[in-house]
Amino acid sequence: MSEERRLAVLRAIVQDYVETSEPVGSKALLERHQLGVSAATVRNDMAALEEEGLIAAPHTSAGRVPTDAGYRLFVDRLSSVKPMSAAERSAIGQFLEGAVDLDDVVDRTVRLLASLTRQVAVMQYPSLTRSSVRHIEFVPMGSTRLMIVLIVNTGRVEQRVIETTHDLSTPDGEATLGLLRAKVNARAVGARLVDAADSLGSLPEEFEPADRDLVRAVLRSLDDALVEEREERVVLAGTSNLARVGTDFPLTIGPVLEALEQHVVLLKLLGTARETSDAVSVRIGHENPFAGLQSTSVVSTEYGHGSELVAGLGVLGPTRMDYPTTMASVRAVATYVSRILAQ
Amino acid sequence: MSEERRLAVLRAIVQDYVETSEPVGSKALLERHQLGVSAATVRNDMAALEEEGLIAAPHTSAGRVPTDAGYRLFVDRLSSVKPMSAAERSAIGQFLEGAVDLDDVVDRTVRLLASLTRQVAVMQYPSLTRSSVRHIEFVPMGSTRLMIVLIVNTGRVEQRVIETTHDLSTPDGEATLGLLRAKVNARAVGARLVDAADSLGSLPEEFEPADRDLVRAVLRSLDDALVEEREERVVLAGTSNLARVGTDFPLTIGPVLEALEQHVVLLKLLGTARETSDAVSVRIGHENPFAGLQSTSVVSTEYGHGSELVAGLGVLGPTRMDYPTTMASVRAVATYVSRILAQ
DNA sequence: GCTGGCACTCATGGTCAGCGAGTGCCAAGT
DNA sequence: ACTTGGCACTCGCTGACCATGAGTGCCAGC
Repeated sequence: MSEERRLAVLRAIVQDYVETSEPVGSKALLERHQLGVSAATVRNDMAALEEEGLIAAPHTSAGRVPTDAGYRLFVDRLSSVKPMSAAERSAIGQFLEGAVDLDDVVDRTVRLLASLTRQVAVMQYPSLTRSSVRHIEFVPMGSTRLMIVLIVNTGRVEQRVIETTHDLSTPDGEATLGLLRAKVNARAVGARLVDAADSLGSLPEEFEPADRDLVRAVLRSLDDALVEEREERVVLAGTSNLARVGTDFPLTIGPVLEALEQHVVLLKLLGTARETSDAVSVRIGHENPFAGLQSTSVVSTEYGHGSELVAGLGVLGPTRMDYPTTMASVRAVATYVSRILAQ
Repeated sequence: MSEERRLAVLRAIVQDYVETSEPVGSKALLERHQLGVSAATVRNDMAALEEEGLIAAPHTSAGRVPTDAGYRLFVDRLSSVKPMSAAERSAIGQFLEGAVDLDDVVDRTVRLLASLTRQVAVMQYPSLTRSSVRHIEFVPMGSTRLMIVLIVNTGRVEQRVIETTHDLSTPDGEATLGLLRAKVNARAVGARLVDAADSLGSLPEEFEPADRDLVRAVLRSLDDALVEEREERVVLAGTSNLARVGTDFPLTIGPVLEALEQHVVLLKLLGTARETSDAVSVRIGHENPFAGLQSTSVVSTEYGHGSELVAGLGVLGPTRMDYPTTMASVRAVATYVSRILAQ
């Protein structure tokens, strides 16, 4: 009973099951693959694979279905990422090129990924732990209100409005504001979001005592914005694809939709993905730490330009998934979106 | 056969069916409501109601189910918006008070609405047809790139980056930029988004011929941003509630999810809602112009501060829906979010 | 115009038998 | 030591059949 053939059988089972979504028996397997052995031999191999926990039978007289462990082995050793055709690649590139701003890039990317894989696509907004301050602007609104605008080098903008005790419409107020704008930008521009707040700490002391309250209030709000902007957002598309799999298979769709609504969960999914060393990470069924996602798999990767990897994106679908093509799509989209973001 | 009693029967049918989600027969009706007549009489009334197209029987020997027309009559004449308790109202208010910025307000509002109604909540971002320019800022990035930031009076921010032929880091460039900033703001601030572009049309002529190309490029991009920002966005929450109704009733969830992904469809839903005169608009089943939403109802209303109604929000659920309470929730949430937005 | 009664319809749920895909195992072949 | 053909067995699936009962429509009487 050669080890090699047993794995070939497993590969064949995975491929057939993914295609037909029905438990695959020894006979059906022989028809669709040239294994060069008889049905009885395949049955013996299957028994062994079942013993190892790689496949399982839904009931006594049915074919076999891969277990999570079976898929894992398949992904790790029995398949390679299926390369995409030149036409597909260029279609991806062209579609993403058309984006006009960051929101649009993200929006197009998830939609594209969802339609390529026909599954649920998830994309984290470019994470800003590594991103830096591009500019900070102060805009007076009426005499006692001030809008603070934070512009980040990824193109994102965050704004805050505060009430002030100073009247900023006086020449005096405008001068203070101009000074503040200059000093704040001189210190913060170029600094990473995480560091920017620290570098501004001693700023109030450089101002007249009378202005220090104002400066402190501004810094407090700016600090808030810096933290807020680091807060990570996530976007998704293709949820209707869940309905399609729902008809194929009794995957209970409710818990999955719930999980998808909890963006924290999604962020964790994409986040832990990045801890793995592989380019494209795959988490299968129970490897997934979240109840409700135990019969789904997540294929994800990181994207971003150059050495600064910024965030994660990926797709979520049933464990019965075409891993090679899905992985190829995820990888290709990540590559292209990284290129676009590098501008 | 009194008209009045027939309507009472219809009301009872709607109420029971909403509660039990099973076709309701004459006998069951008698048990749960004091109609003061016998089962046979109710049957006669039911036959009449069926004749009028207000109820229908799924099959010969089953109870009756309201038709879309039946729900319509119920909503129009047989029910009143159920007032919410003081506790509920204050909970709504408190939850929304906690929001830190516009995104957060919208986010909290949809989530709240979804959990109150246990249905899918939809909310349009504050529409900007009536909103105006608060400030326009130009930020040089390196020597040949310029970021244009548009700040709108609802707190939204839109940004664009353009390449320039001018070197803006020279004193000369900075002077031009300063002049441009002053002139653009002088003309555009306070103007409605729709009008702002027009008011800037003649601006290039006020500059040196050498600078006009730059000015024109900036205006083109700004124009783009003004249009872009008018483009309406929509946010939703509670999609997992669809799964719950899916188990109750063979509402095919797929087409609904698809419709929900097409934000244009949702915008139209909320948009046409505003054309009706009622405070809370209800569109039932086939009254809905979109395939895939023919077995769902949409309860929506407008929100916004004062006389300036800004946008729509609402919920989407199965036609078999508790209209009075849903309408109450939608109305209450709209009231509170309007109050919050008025700051 | 309401009511009780009655015959009729039909979806639902349970039982039962036949079918067939698929298995496990064994004895024989290479 | 594997592989193979054969064979008995398991068990889910399908369709037929039947009993049940909720619900209806209609009619004659009040």
